[in-house]
Parts: sequence; structure tokens; C-alpha cells
Amino acid sequence: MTTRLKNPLLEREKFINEKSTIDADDPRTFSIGELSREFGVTLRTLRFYEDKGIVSPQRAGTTRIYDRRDRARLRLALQGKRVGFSLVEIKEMIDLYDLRDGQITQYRVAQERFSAQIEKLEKQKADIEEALSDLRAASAELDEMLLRDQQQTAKAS
Amino acid sequence: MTTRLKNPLLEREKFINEKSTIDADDPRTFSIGELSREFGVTLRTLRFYEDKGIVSPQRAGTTRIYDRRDRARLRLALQGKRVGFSLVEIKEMIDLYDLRDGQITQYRVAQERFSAQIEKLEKQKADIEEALSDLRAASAELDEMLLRDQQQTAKAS
DNA sequence: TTGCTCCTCACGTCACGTGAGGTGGC
DNA sequence: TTGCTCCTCACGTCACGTGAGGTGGC
Repeated sequence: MTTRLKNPLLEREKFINEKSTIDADDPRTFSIGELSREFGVTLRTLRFYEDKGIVSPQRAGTTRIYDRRDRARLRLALQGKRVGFSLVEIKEMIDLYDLRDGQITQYRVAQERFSAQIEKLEKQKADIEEALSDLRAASAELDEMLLRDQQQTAKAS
Repeated sequence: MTTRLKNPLLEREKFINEKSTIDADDPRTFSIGELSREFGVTLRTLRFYEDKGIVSPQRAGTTRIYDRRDRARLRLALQGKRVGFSLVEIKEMIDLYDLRDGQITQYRVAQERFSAQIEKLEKQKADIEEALSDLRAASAELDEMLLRDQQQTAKAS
């Protein structure tokens, strides 16, 4: 039997403050407003993520009741977003992770996604660097023109 | 009187091949398909840009006829896009430039837009760098887990 | 007749923002 | 009664992509 696997994104909590421990059996529940405040997202975002199948809160009448699992999935989703995954990609990975059968294929899939995303980000970074050098050059040329223009004006007077 | 001003983005032709000279009085015209091929954009893009007021071709019946001015504006727009300006920002700047009254305030406005955009891009670049280091760390942790997992399996057998 | 180029709707995408209009319990 | 929190539509945003269905001249 393989050991119980942990998701590295779940384990790393540099960006989202979390005081309580992670325990899937904790019966605590949360309102939409509580999660909204805790994670700094709007109510609309939480409802949108429900529409996309990322969270699936219970209902008390029409009011949503989120449990620890919803909260954990939300946390993963937001960390996935930070590194540029789409909500569809995020849902696929979280669902896979939620199966928790510790299959090595799960690692492999995650590794492939991570590598592909790293490549995408590197490409974006290179594009931005190109754009920056273009803009800086254009800006410098504007400065020069302004200068030349002022010199001409001075000479003419 | 001030000297005739040139737009630095217009003068720099590193990315878009341009064999002919720039002459606003040139009577040459272009079909949508010609411009599409020349600039590597779809017909839809050209029609969309017309909708946004970036180009405004004549018509022969229903068929669009683009002139040199449309072509010059399209070129500027695509260069603006490369450095991350929105179509609205692009239109504003091109319209300003098209007035060609050589006002120093025009430089100033352009300079401010350029600086603001440089800051935006630097921010984006920093965000991507953070995302990359997060992803790389997560990826490395995944590798370690896989390794530990395999060692455990080996020990158990 | 076929092929090519052109046209106009108009809905879809992505991740929500932003009202409008209404409910429920303290 | 007021205030707060919650709800469901549903359209808007951004820059197009992607058909559907049709026209016009070689």
C-alpha cells in the first residue's frame, strides 16, 4: 500500500492565512459571507465556483452552508488561480486529488500539468519582457523627440 | 512652429514587415483579405476593429475598401496590442496622434500612458515570477513525495 | 456549376462585476 | 420599521472565435 499523499499546494500556506487546522471530519460549517471574508473573494465568486462544480455547499432553505471540504477545495482553487490555471483545469485537478487513492498516476498527471503551466508562464514572462523593452525604447524616443523639438524652438527664437 | 512629430511606435518596424513606404497620400487601397494576410490577423479582427472605430474603411457595395490611413492605424493598433494596451486606449492614442498638431501635450499624454503601461507590465511580470516560483516549489515537493513513496514501497517488500 | 472572397447576424468564451428586485430573522 | 445577510436572475465586460446562411464576380 502506498502512503497517504498530500497535495503540495494544500501544504503551502504562504499566501492565505489559516489559523485552524485542516481536518476533513470537523463538523464546522461556514456561511458564504464567512468564506468570502476569509479568502478575500466576493459572494459572486463563490456562487460562480459552485456553478462550475468547484464547491457544492448544502442548503438550509435557499441559504448556502459550506463545510470543511468546500473550504479546502476553495483554498486549492484560489491557489491554482494564483499560478494561472483555468477553473476547468482546477476542477479536474481537485477532483482527481479528492479521490485520494494515492495512485502514482495522480502524481504523474499533476506533474504534467505543473510542467505545462510552468512553460506557459515562462512564455508569458518572455512576452512581457519583450513588450517592456519595446515600450521603454518607444518612451525614450519620445523623450528625444521632445528634446529635439524644444531645441529647435529655442534656436528659432 | 514645432517640427513635424513622428510616432515612435510607427517608426519602429521590428515586428511587422513593411516593404512599401509610408505615405498618407498614396492612393493605394487594400481588401480585407490583403490586410488580414499582411498583418496575420483574421477577418473577424478587422471587422471588430472597425466596430471599435480603429479603422473605418470605405465601401464598394458591401465590400470594405481600406486605404493607407486605415493600414497605418491598423499597424499602430497591433503594435499597441503587443505591449498590452486595450483597444479603447489604443483608439484614444491613435486618434490623438492622428490630429498631428504636434502639441507638446500630445507627447505628455503619450508619455504618461507609456509609463503607466510599463508599471502595469512590471507588476504582471512580478506576479508571474511569484507564480513560477510557487509552481516550481510545488513541483519539487511532488517529486519528493513520489520518491518517498517509492522508497516506502521498496522497504515494505 | 464550382471555387473564391466577401458579407451580416448572433451566440459562445472566460471569470466574474454589477445591478435589480426580493426574502428572512434579529 | 430599520439593518444586515442572504437569494436568483440576467445583462455587461474584453477581444475576438466560430458557425450559419447568403451574395457577387471570375
